[in-house]
Amino acid sequence: MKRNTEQINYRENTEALAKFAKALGHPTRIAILKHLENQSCCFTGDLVDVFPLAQSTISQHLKELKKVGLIQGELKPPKIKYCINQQNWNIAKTLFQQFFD
Amino acid sequence: MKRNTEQINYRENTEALAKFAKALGHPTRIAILKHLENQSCCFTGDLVDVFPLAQSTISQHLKELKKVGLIQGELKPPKIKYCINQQNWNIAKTLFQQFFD
DNA sequence: ATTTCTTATCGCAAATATGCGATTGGTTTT
DNA sequence: AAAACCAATCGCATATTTGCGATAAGAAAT
Repeated sequence: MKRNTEQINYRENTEALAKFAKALGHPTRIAILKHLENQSCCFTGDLVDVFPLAQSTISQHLKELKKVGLIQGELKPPKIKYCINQQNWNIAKTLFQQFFD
Repeated sequence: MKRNTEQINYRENTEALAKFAKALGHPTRIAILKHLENQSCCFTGDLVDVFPLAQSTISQHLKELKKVGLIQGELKPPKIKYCINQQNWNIAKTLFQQFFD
């Protein structure tokens, strides 16, 4: 139950870092991102072959990653090509670096 | 519902990174850690004054951070002094660095 | 011994997250 | 136009997270 936390004004960076961390807080999503780092890009279908998870589940995780901006989908009919969003990736990278100083 | 995910054997580093990320995935916990970085150490009571959250809630968050090893509690009767666990902190730092290469 | 102080834990309620099958929506091919 | 393909979304079940007040547990001070 989020009562008080919602009203707290954390520093902007704190919120942003937590948001990225939350998105990274699941092994499947880490694995997906690692896969994207190697392949530079890939399609949802590829991932369904790599992980023993339902297509809808993979799609869910991709949605989470897209929500925080770590990846982006490019329409490449009839497929969708997912890539790392370098700009936000670098923002996340910097936030983590600063955090661990 | 975790059905298949539990059976997947991700690489060890993937699991570890996700575990740390999950623990960092809440602004209050980020803020607590930032506080510990500045103070080097502090007591639960101090945090209750810093954040407008119930004592039990702070204690919960500290428990999470302790669970993944990012902090440790030292009995300093009648208080408990919390510090960053440098060893695990460095492990986490390295994992994130490698991840973002 | 009793009171006080500090922190952890319990029990509850509500919100989120996770996973799946089934369905839908949009293309492309036939 | 119909069939096939790909990916997102819906609806559901279950698990986990978040937060609080109340209580318990431990030590210190009176």
